[in-house]
Order: sequence, then structure tokens, then C-alpha cells
Amino acid sequence: MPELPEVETIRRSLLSIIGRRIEAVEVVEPRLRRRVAENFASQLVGRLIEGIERRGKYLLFHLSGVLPEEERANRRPFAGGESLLVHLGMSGALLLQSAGTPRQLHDHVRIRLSGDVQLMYNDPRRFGLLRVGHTAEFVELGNVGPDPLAETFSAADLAALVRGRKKPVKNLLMDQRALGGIGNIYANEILFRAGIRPGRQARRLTRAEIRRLLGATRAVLRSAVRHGGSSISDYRDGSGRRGYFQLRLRVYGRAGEPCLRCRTAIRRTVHAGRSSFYCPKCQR
DNA sequence: CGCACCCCCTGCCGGC
DNA sequence: TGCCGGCAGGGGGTGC
Repeated sequence: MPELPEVETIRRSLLSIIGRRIEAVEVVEPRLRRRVAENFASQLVGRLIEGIERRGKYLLFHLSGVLPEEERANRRPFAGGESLLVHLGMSGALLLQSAGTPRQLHDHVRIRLSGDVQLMYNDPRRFGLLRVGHTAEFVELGNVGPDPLAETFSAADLAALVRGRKKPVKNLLMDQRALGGIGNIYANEILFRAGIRPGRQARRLTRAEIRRLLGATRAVLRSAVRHGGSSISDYRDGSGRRGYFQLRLRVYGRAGEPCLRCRTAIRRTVHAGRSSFYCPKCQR
């Protein structure tokens, strides 16, 4: 479910919990993609949430240290600190609720916060991940490449990623080590907007196509964030709100339907085991 | 390196 | 109505 725009929307919807203290943690179902650690709750209780950061499809909830007040005042937040790392997998949701909201099906972890609210982790398929540790030491984050929305990410950077890569450009877009945050929906939409077929060898892209690809990546992701992400089936942000970008999808899930630009039937193929959708006329 | 293929898990949809 | 196969936004592992 959640790609960069959805994760970013969730991050923004949870900013009100910054400054709150973690009062209690209840792990109902520890069997996620990785089993939730035995000491998960004890690592969290008593600490403050100092900030929420997104890296690719991961969320980091930066935690205050468990230090005496005067030492804490001298420490820069985020610098070498610890955090709660969350990945939502295919079906995960983080819901901000009033404290004591009754548990629903697939509510696996409840984090009760000061101010009578709670953060509920719900995940039907249980492909998500929750762990606490030193921010700099999460192995998962070592696989997350640069954020395509970062101002510092340039056409030259994209050209460097493309260089020498024989794999289809769609696989490159979805490779989290190359770029952080793009999944199957947005890879398809970006390539449609750029007019490039998903199966094109990355190294065969011309300079003009690379510029178009970067422009399309930014435009599609920004627009999706602006519309609160895509609610294909059950995605919700932290307040339970749906996104609306699914109404603006041009090719994803539209196999056999007419291209919105030229009416040619949209084709479906498979790259790296995931469905690709493209217009054979508009994309070359 | 690239990729085909498997796994993890539940839900939903279409066909029969 | 019910059962079954296929598919789904994720990542990770293996073997070629």
C-alpha cells in the first residue's frame, strides 16, 4: 500500500504527537515481517517523541534519551539518538486515536501517549516492521537511497544511477537503494508521464529522457502528496482519512482501457514480478 | 549484476 | 451460495 506519498501523508498527519510522552505500549501480535522484540515496550515507555522523519518508505520517530534533564538539554535531538523505526509493508496503518479506543481486527501494537491519545499499528497482512534502536545503526536504512523529492537530487544524480544499468528503468525506479520511496503504482505513473516504456534498459535513456524522467518523478510524487496519497483499497492516514490520488491515476490498474491521451488500449506486462501498465503509443 | 522465482500474510474479486 | 485460483501498494532470500 504505502509508497512515498502515502508515508509522507501519514507523517504529516501525526505531527501533533511530537512532544508527547509514551505512557504504555501493548504488543498484541508480535509476528510481523520481523518479530517485534521482547523488550520493545520497555525501550519505549517514558520517552518523548521529539520528531518524525521519513526516509523512503520508512518512518522514524525520534525519541528523547533516558537521561537526566540537564544532560538532555545539552544533547542535540536527532544526533546519534535512538528512534522507533516503522515500515508499513503492504497493508500497515498508523492510526491516531483517543486513548482507550477499542481494539479492531488486525490492531497489533498500541502505543499510549500523554494527552489521552494512542497510536495504533494495524496491519492485516503483517508485512510491516517496528523496531527501536540507534538511528544510525538500522540496517534497513542502509538500503534506502536518496529522496527523489530532495532539492539536492539532480538530473546528474539520476544520470549517474542510470549509467551502466542493464535492467529495465522501472526496476531501477523501484530499487530502494537507488531511489527511496517509489513503489509499483508511482513507478508506472511516472513512466507514463515521462513517455518512457517500463521495460526500457536504464542505460539506454537519452539525456533528454533522463531530464523528463526526473521532472515526471517530481511532478507525480508532489501531486500525490498534495492529494493525500492513493487509497486503492484501504489506505488511511493517521487521522483515518483517505487519499484522493487514485482518481488521478493514468495507467496503473487500467489494462485494456483506453489511454487517457490517445485512446490506445493500455497494456499490462510484468517486470521484476510486479505488474507494469503502459500505453504502447505514448510510451517508447 | 540481473532476474526468475520463492517466501511471508490476509482480503477481495471473478469464475464456475 | 460456496469454493478456488489469482492478484494486491512491501521486502528479502536463493539459485542460476
